[in-house]
Amino acid sequence: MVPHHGIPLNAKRSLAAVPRRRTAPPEERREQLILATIRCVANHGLADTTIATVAQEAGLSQGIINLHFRSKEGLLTETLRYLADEYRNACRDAAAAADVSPAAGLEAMVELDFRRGICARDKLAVWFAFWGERKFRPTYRRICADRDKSYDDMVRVMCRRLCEQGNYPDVEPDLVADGLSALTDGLWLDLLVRPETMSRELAKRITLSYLADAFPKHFRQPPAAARR
Amino acid sequence: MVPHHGIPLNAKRSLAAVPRRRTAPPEERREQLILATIRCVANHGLADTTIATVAQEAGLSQGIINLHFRSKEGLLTETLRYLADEYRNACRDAAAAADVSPAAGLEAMVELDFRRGICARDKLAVWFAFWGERKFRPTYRRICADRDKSYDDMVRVMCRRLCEQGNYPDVEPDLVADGLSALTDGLWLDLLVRPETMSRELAKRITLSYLADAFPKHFRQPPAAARR
DNA sequence: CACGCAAATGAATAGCCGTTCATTCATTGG
DNA sequence: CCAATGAATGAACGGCTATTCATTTGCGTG
Repeated sequence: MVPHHGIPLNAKRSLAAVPRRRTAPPEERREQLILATIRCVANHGLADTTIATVAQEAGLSQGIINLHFRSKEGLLTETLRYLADEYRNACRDAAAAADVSPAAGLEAMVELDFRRGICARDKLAVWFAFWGERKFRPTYRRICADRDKSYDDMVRVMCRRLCEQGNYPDVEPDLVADGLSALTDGLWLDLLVRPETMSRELAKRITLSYLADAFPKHFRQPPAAARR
Repeated sequence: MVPHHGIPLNAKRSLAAVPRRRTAPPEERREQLILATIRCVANHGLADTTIATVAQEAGLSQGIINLHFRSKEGLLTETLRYLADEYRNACRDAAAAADVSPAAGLEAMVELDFRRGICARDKLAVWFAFWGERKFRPTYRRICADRDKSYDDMVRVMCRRLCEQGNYPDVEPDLVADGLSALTDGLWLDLLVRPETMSRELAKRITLSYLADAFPKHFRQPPAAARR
């Protein structure tokens, strides 16, 4: 027989398989707390995210965070790492597409960056909250820099190979790659702070249009047809 | 005869004309404190910027901030407004260039965005610190939204006029404008967090290259010559 | 020179938040 | 059913920080 408690409405359910055990394996609790942290940061901002807030969001007690992470700082670090890992795993799939052709790889990267699960509003809020602090916390900086580097390296290689194989003597691949990376970041910001103006679909169109301008033989603008 | 005190090395000097008066007109003190805030946020991050930190950076006492601004929140808001105003004033000059031609206007906007005084590292740090919180503070949001809007409107008009006058039937001006705005934000982020990789000159080249791809008849890539 | 006013100070205060830890509770194996 | 284990709790504590305000300091005026 399974114990049965009242469950806060917003408690993450997919993880705690059966209704809710009062005691759970550490790995499960850790993820539960990380997800609660993401929601907290997304809803109240990093500045107003306290141990108490997160614990309440998770439907657990205050002490639990220091139990599973050593400190609040530890929780925040692990939350960032969680998102960075998720992104890098998704990147690996896109890298596979690049084996088919560089252009397919770039297109896969664009699809990835504006996929729902990756640029969900909650997650964007967390990314930017940490970006505001990354200059000052060596740990944040390392995690972010690693993610950036793996992205940049991939995109750079794809652009270079496309320049060679696709015969674009006048295109500077590194310039295009840097621009693509910056454009993506900027569109993420738009998605976060101006959701009424920017959508994932529009962001994707803008990015593909950028690539189409740079590599006209390999990217076609999606039909601009539907003017809304 | 002028009173003469020891002055902290990093104290802002240009404002307090003669060495330093112990008592100063409010307007002057306010700016002094705002500039100290910018340095603080840039050096320690928003999270570690306290009343004490700012006061010390300004070489003044704790109470002074509540005297001149009603609260810490007031100081931060005014700091953001200070930067937003500075940016908008600079925009006005660029708008003048647009009267000559839309292309000149766009070029002026690019020059502006990557001008030293505008995208100084300290100021970028402040922008991103506040962007991380703007979703949650109505006041920040309003200030940022106003700045964004005046920028977007200008760029959009320039792109539209260039499309018409320059005969670019296949270009969607709003798409280019949104992309330009996002690209600029993304490059700002690069300038802040990866100064060893991104420079103001490179950022300018990337942006102009974006415009050259979109409006080839009106922008020429700056000679890619110097490969470093 | 003295007076009055405004600017500036900084010690005191009150509230908040991260951390600790003694206690409670659920689960598992015997 | 009992003991043992360790997960979870939440009250208590201490440090930090924004704010207040009584006092001091400097400046202009009469």
